[in-house]
Amino acid sequence: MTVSITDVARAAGVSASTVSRALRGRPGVSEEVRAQITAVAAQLGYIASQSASSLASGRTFTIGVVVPYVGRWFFGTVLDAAEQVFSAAGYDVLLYNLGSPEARKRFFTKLPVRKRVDAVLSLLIPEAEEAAALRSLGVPLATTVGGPLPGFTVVGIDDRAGAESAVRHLVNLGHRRIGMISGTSGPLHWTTPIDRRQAYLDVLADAGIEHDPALEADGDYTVQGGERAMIELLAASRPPTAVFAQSDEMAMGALRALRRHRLKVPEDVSVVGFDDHELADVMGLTTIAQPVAGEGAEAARLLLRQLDEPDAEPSRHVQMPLRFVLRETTAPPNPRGPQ
Amino acid sequence: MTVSITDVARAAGVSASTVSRALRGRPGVSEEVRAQITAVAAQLGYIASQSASSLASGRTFTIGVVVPYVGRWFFGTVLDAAEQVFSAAGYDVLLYNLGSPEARKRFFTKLPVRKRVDAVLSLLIPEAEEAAALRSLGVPLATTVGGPLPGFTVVGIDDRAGAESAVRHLVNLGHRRIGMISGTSGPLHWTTPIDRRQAYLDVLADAGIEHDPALEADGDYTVQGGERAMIELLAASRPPTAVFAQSDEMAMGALRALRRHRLKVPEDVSVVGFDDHELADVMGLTTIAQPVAGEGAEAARLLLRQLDEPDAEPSRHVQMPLRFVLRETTAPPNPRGPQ
DNA sequence: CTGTTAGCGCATTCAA
DNA sequence: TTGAATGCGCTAACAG
Repeated sequence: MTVSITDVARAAGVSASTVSRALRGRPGVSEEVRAQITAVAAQLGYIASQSASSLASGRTFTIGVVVPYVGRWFFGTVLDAAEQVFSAAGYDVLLYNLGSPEARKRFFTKLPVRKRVDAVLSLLIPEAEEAAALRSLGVPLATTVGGPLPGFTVVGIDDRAGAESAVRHLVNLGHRRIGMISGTSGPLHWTTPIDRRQAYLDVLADAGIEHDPALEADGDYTVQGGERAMIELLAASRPPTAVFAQSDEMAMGALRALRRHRLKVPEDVSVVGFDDHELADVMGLTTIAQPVAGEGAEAARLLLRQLDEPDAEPSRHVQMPLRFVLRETTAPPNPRGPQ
Repeated sequence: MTVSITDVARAAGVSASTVSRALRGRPGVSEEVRAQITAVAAQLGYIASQSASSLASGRTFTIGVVVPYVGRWFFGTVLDAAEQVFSAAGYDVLLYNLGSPEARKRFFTKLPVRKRVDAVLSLLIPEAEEAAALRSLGVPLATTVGGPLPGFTVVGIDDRAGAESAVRHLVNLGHRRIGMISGTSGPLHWTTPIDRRQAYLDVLADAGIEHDPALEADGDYTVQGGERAMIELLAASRPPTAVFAQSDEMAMGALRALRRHRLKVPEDVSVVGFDDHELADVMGLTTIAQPVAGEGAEAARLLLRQLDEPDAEPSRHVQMPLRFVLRETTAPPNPRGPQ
């Protein structure tokens, strides 16, 4: 019932190989024959079987995308952009959502992508063995998170520079007691929280401000965590007049905690985030914007390029530009407030 | 280099067919032989080629998921939950992100999922011809949006009841001038905005409140649209004292417009949304919670069941429960405010 | 430029 | 319970 390549060949009065060549735009077919075959194929509604094609050629025209949590804004946005690039180039996307430890383990032990994909885009930071497992696939690899990783093309941002401009903004406004809500370090290779924290320390030192450990709290990169962290900071003997949250989601949690404490933002406390979450604008959050969709699209493009030119050097590191976005959650410290 | 079924067969001293049967748990293999083969396969790191397997059997163990926009919270959350169910059952997910008209057209004309998937979960409402194209695939179909659709299993909510409880809440608080920010109707089959609007009209009528067309504005289901719509409502000769937004995202846009207009929520204007977006809690938004992840998981489960029992009736309609969530954006009308 | 010949790796008859 | 033969639908190498 389903029309195969031989059906098309018969209807067009040619051989199957000619149909194959014609439809895939390969050379060695006269234009008239190609046109005729194309017409017949369209009329018959012929679509090549992916399985048969990739079994015969080894190519799958499919990209595997590995994500820790699709529902989260950051990952959803990266995935969205990457998928558009892939599908525009004729590639399908196999999605693996590895939120739970079981799913993650299952994926890396069974490696269901084996022989199923031409390349892999990982939005999660692989542990050492996981990275090795991916490399064993023998296909181009890329990621949009974490630092340089052998065998991977990585598209990222300058976490250090971004965090610096955020904290410097607070310093320039006149703040001296500047708190930080950070994310847990997570996997070993995840340099982001470390880099952002280092920038915070550097700017403070540079401004001659002594670092107070009581002004740092862990927000776990979640809204709830950010809220908890802010509450913690407010409980300090001398609470901060400004806070740098390492992500917008934690910053939003902080805003909520402040509102519950009847503290005004930015009059009583300033808050600056990082990422430029889609809702940061609605909440008036001052932040460091990173081109999330751009990162996904760029990683996808680099992967496709490697597929086209297998000779080019396999891995590289691209840094995307950051942008400081001034909104309504930052202001000079309140002179009547607590110092 | 890559180990095939014959390699395993040779190493185990049996035939390829026996390996195939043993590894897939089919009957007709003695337990000792099966155990031995399993061990050898594991040791060799054998993974069956998906292409070869599905070419031979017709089964792909892959589900196609069609999404209008992965980056949006609602779809990302549904996808996340569905993927977990699928992958736990041993199915891979092929993702199609159909945000742009070109991508959508490309998908439905080329139907890349043909012969590639065992079932399709659509998170977008197909037009008539699109639905027909999907049905032509001859595989089980499901969706989590829109009303009943021939050939589809649909998992949804009672939009009418949800919207009613939202508007009734405002009426019970004493509001008489109640505005609504609605979404455009979109595809013909999309009954959601129509149902929610009808509920709004019904509750007003039931409360003896005359409907004022100037109190309705289109918010396009986006934050920006919600903001514009709220501004529009505020420009009315007699602006509303309360607003029902048909989605949380539009409600958030409305909150922003109100803040910019220096109007206090809920003192000056009450706002109630719909969905219970992950950030609704942070913003203190009163809303109607729908179990988004639950819908995705349930749809996935129903699809898998159809795969297991092809005899069961092909399509059905499931309604998931809604929940009214009272937060901080609604209160009785301000007696000193404009009536 | 086109057709013929072989597989790609596996699942599924049919025999044994 | 097992093995040998056959074909899934297509691509690639080789002829012509």
